[in-house]
Amino acid sequence: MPVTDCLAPSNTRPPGGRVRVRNQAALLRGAERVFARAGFAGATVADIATEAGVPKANLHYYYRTKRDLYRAVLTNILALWLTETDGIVADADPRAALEHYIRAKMRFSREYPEASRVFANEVLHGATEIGGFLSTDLRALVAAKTQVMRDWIKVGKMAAIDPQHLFFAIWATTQTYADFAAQIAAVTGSQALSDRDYAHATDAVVAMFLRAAGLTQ
Amino acid sequence: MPVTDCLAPSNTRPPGGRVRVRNQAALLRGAERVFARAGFAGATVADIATEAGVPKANLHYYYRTKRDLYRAVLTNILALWLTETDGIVADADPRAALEHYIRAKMRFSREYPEASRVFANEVLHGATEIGGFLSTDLRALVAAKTQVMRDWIKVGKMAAIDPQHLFFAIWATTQTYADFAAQIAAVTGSQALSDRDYAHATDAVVAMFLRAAGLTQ
DNA sequence: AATTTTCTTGACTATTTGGTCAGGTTTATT
DNA sequence: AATAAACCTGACCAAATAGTCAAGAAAATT
Repeated sequence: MPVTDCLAPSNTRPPGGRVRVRNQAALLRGAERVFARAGFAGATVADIATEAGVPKANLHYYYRTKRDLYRAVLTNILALWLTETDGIVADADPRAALEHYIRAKMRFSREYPEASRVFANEVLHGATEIGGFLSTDLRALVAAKTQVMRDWIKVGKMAAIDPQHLFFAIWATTQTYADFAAQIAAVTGSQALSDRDYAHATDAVVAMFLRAAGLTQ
Repeated sequence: MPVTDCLAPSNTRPPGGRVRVRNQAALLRGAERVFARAGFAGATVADIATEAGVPKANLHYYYRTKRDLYRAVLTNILALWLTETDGIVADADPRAALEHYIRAKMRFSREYPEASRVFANEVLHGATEIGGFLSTDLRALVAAKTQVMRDWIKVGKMAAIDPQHLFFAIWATTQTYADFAAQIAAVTGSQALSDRDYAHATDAVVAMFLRAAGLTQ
């Protein structure tokens, strides 16, 4: 609720048609790329328009302000960000559930690095646009899932690790492969991680956290 | 070497005196704060000057361009960033060495959150200024320390976890408490983490990674 | 005390940038 | 086909901003 109403014209019936859909998609795509590269302040609407292949004035036809466009980009990203916690429920197998979640998060970093960076940049600078989402939707989700884990711990299905901090660690670690790609590339001496590298990184991260949570036999 | 020569006038003998030292310190401090808050592009020299309590033109007297000032800030940060790996040497106790390192990194996030954010922002946007440092100094350091860990693993002192990815995970997790403070605050429902919270977070993170590395008995 | 060097700062400028707008074109609807 | 609605865009503008400069004040040096 606090997220989706960021979208451009939501209460008024979506005006017209095909063209709008196509252009908005192009703009969102271009904007995500430019915001990822330069941050909100560093991005220029001219750049975004060029990246999307439309004239600047046309951008302003669909999104009145740069901030409106930014919010629309964030809205799309938040939807992605939340995925794949469904497996974390009381009667699930902790090992499988956690592994599934971590792999999904790693896949997200691999497939949507720009989205990840836009999100990172937003939070890094105080989450001024998505603060509401974080403190309502995300907070509620985490409350529910950490409770599941606390129950797992209570019945000895999992090591006694603070579930909240486990989440923070998983988010941080999985996102680092997108957000800090420059650092990882520099340290590993490669230009960018290959599919093999990524698969290996994923296995390493999964192994670490499963062991951390006492879920390896 | 590729770092420290970013500092303003390094080969020419440091000109003059006391005033310079005092003003540069104030400017670096103010700049770090503003860059942390707004990123490079979002920061304005007027803001920085105000934050430092000097007229804008005076800022330009000490740092010809905004970029020069930014580089000077980064230089200071990199020095801090590297600390505390000394304990990771072949004949050390793996458990103590790793715990010491993680605690140091957590302390860094606690004591220098602005520095951490400036660094994060720089890497997030491609590490254009510090790329050289990352691919030489940091890379060399990591190469050495991961070799130590590989030896530990070989003699069974530590679980078989890819040491490089262990570093990435430790960096990501410890820094998240500074860089993603907004998210953590939102999820935990607090305005900011107290000393107690931080101590608890540190213990949780240490516990996770020691277990992940098979270093708990 | 004289002189040189370093420092200070208000006022100014060139450029960049977010956003507007009027008038035209295309697409949908009847 | 006629009408209406949605879409397009070159040209324009006001505000913000990095950086300059000249002339004077304070420190350091001799």
